[in-house]
Amino acid sequence: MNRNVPDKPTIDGLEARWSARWEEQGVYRFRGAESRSEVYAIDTPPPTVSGSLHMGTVFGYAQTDSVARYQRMKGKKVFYPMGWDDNGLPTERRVQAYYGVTCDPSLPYDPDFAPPEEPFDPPRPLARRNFVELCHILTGEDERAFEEVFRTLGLSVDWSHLYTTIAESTQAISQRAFLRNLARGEAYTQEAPVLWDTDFQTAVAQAELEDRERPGAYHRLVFGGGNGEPIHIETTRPELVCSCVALVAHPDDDRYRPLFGSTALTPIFGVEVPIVAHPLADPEKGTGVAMVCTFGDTADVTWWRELDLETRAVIGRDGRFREEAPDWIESDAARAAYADLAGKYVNQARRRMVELLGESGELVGEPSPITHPVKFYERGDRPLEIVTSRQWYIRNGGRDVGLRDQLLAEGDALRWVPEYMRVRFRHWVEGLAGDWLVSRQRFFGVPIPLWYRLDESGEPDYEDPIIPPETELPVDPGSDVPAGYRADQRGIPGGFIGDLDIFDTWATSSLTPLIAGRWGSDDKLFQLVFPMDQRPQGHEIIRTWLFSTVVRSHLEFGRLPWEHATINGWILDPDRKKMSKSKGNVVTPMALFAEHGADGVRYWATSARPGADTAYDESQMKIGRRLAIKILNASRFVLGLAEDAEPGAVTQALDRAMLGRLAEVVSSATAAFDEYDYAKALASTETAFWAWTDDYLELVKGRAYGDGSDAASAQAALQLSLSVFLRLFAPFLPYVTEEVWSWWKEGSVHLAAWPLASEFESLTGDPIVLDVTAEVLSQVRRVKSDAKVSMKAPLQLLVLTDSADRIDKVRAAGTDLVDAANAKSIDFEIGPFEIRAELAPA
RNA sequence: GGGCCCUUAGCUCAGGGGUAGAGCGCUUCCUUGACGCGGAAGAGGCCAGAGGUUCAAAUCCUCUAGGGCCCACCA
Repeated sequence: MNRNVPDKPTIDGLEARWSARWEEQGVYRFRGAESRSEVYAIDTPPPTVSGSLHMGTVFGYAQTDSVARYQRMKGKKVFYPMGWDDNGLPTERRVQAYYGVTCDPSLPYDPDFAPPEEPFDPPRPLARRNFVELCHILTGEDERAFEEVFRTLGLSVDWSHLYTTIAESTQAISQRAFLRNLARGEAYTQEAPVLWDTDFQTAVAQAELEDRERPGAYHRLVFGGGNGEPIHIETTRPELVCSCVALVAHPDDDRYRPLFGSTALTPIFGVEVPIVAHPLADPEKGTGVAMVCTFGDTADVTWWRELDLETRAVIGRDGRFREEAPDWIESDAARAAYADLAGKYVNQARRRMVELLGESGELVGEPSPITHPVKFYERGDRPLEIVTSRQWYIRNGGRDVGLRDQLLAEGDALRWVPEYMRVRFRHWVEGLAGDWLVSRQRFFGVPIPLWYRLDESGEPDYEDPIIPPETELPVDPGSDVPAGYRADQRGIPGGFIGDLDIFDTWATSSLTPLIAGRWGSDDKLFQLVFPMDQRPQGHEIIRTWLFSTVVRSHLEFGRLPWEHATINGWILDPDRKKMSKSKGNVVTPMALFAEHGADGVRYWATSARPGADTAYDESQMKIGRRLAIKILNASRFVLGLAEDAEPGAVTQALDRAMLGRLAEVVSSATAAFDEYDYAKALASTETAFWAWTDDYLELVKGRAYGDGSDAASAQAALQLSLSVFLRLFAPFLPYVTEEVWSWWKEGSVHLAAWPLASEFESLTGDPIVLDVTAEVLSQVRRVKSDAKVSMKAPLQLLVLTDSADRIDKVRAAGTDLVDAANAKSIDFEIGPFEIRAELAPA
C-alpha cells in the first residue's frame, strides 16, 4: 500500500487530532481580504453562558458551519467569529445559585473575599464588585467548556475573533452606540408605569414577556352608586380596590351611559371615584363595567393615561403593599382595613381583602374560579406588577408610525431562510405597544454611561445628563467621576449622581455585528465585514435579537446589518415538545461526540431541513457515523490501487458515465448550498456516494486491480471522483474528509476548491451507461439472493433482453458487468426488458 | 381570540400536478482481494379527513380535525 493509507482506518480520535492541527495551522483564520466582496461574514449567535451547552445549540451551529465551510471552499474569506453572551440576568441567577450569594450594592467591596467551596446557606450578601467578580469567575469556567464543545464539534470559527458581551471593548461599543442614539434623540428617559418583576426587582421589556395560564377567580364586588343604586363589578384582583381610581364602561353601553360623569364609592375604603367611558371597556366581560386601578394590568395603564386619571399606587417594588395607609384613604375604618393589607404580598393581601369584603357584605356570592393568562417575565416565577419608575428607552417604532414603517421595510428587504419566517418579524413589529425599555435595575451588565447633576435641593436633573466623551468609554458611573467634578461631590446637592442601572442584555447583543467587527477600534476590519452576509439564529428570538439588531443598525447606519437571516429549528423530544435544557443535558454533546463521532452528530444536524424543528434522534447519528466509516474504507480501496493517475487516462465509457453522473451531483449540491439548503446538498451527495460504492465500485473493481490502459482509466476515474466526493462532504463531515485528504493531498481539504463540474467536464460521458449496467447488476444480485447464494457465485448464463439502444449502452460498459456478475459472458436479445440469469451448478 | 408551521411506510424524514421515495427497524440470505463499525435482496403506504380546480392531485384551493410554535388588554 502506498501513500499514508492506514491498514485499519478508524474515525475514533480524529476530533482531537484535527481540531488541534487546524488551530496550529490557522486553517480558519480570517485574513488576506482586501475588499468586502471577497468576504463572507457571519454574525454568529453568542450562546448564553449559563451552565452547559445542550444539543439544541449544537444543532443550529453545525448547520451554520456547513454553510461557512462551503463559502470558504468557494474562495470566500470567511469571517466566522464566536462570542459568549455572559452579561445579564442569566449569569446573575446562576452565580446566586452556584455560590449561594446575593448582591447588595450598599455593601463595601471586600478585597479578601474568595469564592466558597460550597454554596453559602443561607445566601450571603455581597458588594456589587465582589458579585461581579464571581460572575467573571464562573462565566470564565463555562466559556472554556463551551469552547471545548464547539472545537470538538468542528466549528470552523476563527477563535482569534472571540468576543464576550461583558468585555471592556464590548462595553465601550455598547455605550458608544447608546450615546449616539441619545445624541440623535433616539434614546430618552421617562418616568412611567413599567412592567416590573418583584423578585428580580427590575423593569422588563415587552419582548421579555410571556403569558402563562394561571388560576384566578372573578370576584363580584359592590360599589356605591351616586344615586344610591349599587354598581356591581367583577375583578380578579380584589386586593387592588384600595388603588381604584375609576370605574369604566363602554361609551355605547346603555346600562351605564346614565352614570358617566357621576361618581361611585369603593367598597371597604369608601373612596369616591369617577365613572368614565372608554371604548376599550368590553360590555361582554363581567358586568360590563370594570374597576380601574393603578395598576392591575396594562389595560389600566391605557385608561389611566388616556383618561388622565389619578395615580394611587400601593404595591412597592418588592411586591408588598406599602406600609403606611395612603392619604386618599381617609376614614378610620378604612385606614384600619388598610392596616390589614400593609406589608403583605399580593396573594396574602388578596385573601385578607376577600375576607373583609365578605364580612362587609360587599362581595356578592362566591368567587367563580377561572384560568386566565397572566403576564410573567420569561425568566421569572411570579406575575409581573406594574410600578411607576424612571427608565431609559430606545425608539423602535412602537410609538412612531414612520419609524415602524421603515423597520417593516427593512424586514421585507432582508432575505429570510426559510421564507415563511419573514411574517414573524412583521407581526412582531406591527404589534409593538411601546418603545424599547433598555434599562435594568441589575448588576452584571453594561452600565448606562450617564451622570445626573444634582440641584441645590439634591434633586437630579434627568433631562440634561452628563455625557462622557467617546474616547473615555467604557465608564462605570457608579465609580467613575464625570469631568468637572470631584469624587466627593457624589450625592451632594450641587454635585452629581451616577446612573446605577445597566443595559438590558439585548441592548448589547443587538450590536453583535459591531462588536465582532470591532466597530470604532478597527475600522479596516469593520469595513471588510459589515454589513454581514448571514445572521443564523433560532426563531424564538426573532422578536428580540433579530429585531433589535435591525433597529440598532437602522438607527446607526440606515441599513440592514446583514443580507440573509437563516433561522434554524428546534430539537424536539420524542413527544414533540421542545427539548428542555434539563433533558438535553441528560446526554451531553461531548458524550455524543465520543459515541457517534463529531461527524456523526453533524450529519444528524445537517440532515434537518433549514428552519425545521427536528426530533432528537441518535439513530441518525449512527447513520452519520456509518457514512464516515464507509468513506474511510472506500477511500482506502481507491488509494490502495495505484499512484496518482493522469485524469486523461479516463477513457472507458463506464468511467465516463460515472463522472457524468457526478457532474450532475456537483451541480445540484452547489445550487442547494447557494440557496442555504445544506440538507439538500448533503442528501444528493450522500445518495450519489452510496450508488458510487454499491454499483460503480463493484463494477470496476476487477478492472481496477489490473494494469494497462483499461485499469488506468478506472484508477484515474476513482481518484478523481473520490477527490470530488471528499470535497462535497467536507462541509458536513470535516474530520473524516480531512483525514482521507491527508493520506494523499497537500494542505487542508477545507481550503481546497469547492468542486465544479467544469473541472472534469471533458472526461464525462452518458450517465445512462452506468444506470443500465447497474440495473442489470442489481437483477443479477436478486437472482443470487433469491437462490440464497453468495454474490460471488458464478453464473453459467446471463441474457439481457432490452431495447437496442439500451443494449448498446451495456455493451459500452465492456466486460465490467460480466466480471461483477461472475458470468462467463452476456448475451443480448431485443425485446421488453428482462434478465435471465442462471447459476452454474454447485 | 389572531397568525405561522406540521400531519407521507412501524420510526425519523425527503418529495411538492404525470406509475409513492430514502434511511433506520423488520424478514431472508451472504463469511470477506475497501469495509462484519460489513454486503445483497425482500416485505411494508387510500400521502390526517372532507369538498373543489384539473385530462390528471400526496402535490394547487377551501374547510375540518389533531400536533407544535409565536402573538394577544390579567376586568
